[in-house]
Amino acid sequence: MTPPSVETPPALGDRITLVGLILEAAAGLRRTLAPGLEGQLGVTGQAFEILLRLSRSPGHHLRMTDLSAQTGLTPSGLTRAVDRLEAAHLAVREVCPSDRRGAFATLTERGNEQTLLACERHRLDIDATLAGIFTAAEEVELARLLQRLRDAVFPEAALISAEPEVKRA
Amino acid sequence: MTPPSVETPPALGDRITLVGLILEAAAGLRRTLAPGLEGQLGVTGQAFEILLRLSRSPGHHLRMTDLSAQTGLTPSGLTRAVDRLEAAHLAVREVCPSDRRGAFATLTERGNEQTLLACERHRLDIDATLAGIFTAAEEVELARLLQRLRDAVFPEAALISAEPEVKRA
DNA sequence: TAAGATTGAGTAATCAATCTTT
DNA sequence: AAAGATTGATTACTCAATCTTA
Repeated sequence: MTPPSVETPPALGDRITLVGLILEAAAGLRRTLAPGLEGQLGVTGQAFEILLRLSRSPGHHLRMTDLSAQTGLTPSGLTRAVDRLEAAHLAVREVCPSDRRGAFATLTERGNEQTLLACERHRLDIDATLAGIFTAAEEVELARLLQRLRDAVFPEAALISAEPEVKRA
Repeated sequence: MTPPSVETPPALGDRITLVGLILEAAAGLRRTLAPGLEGQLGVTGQAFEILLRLSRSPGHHLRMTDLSAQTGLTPSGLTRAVDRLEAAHLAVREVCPSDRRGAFATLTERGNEQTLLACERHRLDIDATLAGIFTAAEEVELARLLQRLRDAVFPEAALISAEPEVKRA
């Protein structure tokens, strides 16, 4: 009984569709960009996020708990992800001196170099992927809107882009 | 050796960040909306996408191959997903009469009812999640931009929203 | 011989239970 | 006790190999 609806011209009016578009755009980007990251790093796209957050943190390290919150992985998922990074000699664990229950994940020298290389490659891949899709103004607008959404549904992830490295006055 | 890198103040200007925002927004939405879907349907959020596509297709069925392309699952991943839907009595397989290599995944009566119920619940959850974030105009603009991106990086997914039910002249 | 779908083996996530330090 | 992190068992995916029909 759906009306003929030959095509809701802009295919909108439906928030289910809006959410669908976000999920599909994310899946498409993951699919498009994963090969570049994995070829460069030898690890999965998920691992790249961890490495990137470490490389942007002071001392190139973060508490397991914080990394877990920022990435959205469960503590157990993060434990295993860091296991793999250690096996690949991209990161190591260190005990937290002030609270010996805690552990830091710390980037190795090699891990940091690889991450920077992967970033350059990633940037090129993204440039190629986004070429011709948006005007500069549209890109800024898209980022502005997405940031509001992200801050609403996943605020823990914000730390990295909100305060890159500076916390001081 | 990393430079002080005080970084771009509005956290933008960087396409890596733009991609990150999309991935994080999608992860946040998945996390926020999954409980509602799973509570209603007893199946995962991924399964909901399959059910939704079937419910919007003529005859409530789709070829395995098409469903695989539209969802972005591999053929093998889709086989197992449909196995689970069959186990839950939400869908069944049918042989394709015109090409007996092929199989249709077909919604059961119950599967269609459950999907419609899940949609209503989903809509409410989405309304609650998005409340107060965007103006109506911003929502339209966001969808417009995302659609362009989705069409570029994952065009196979478009079928559902671009041509809901009509394919005939 | 290729297309469509499935199966076997392996990987990365989850939840629930556990161990250690506070 | 409670917080931080890990381990054991399970789930949902992937790739490569296979079976069936065109």
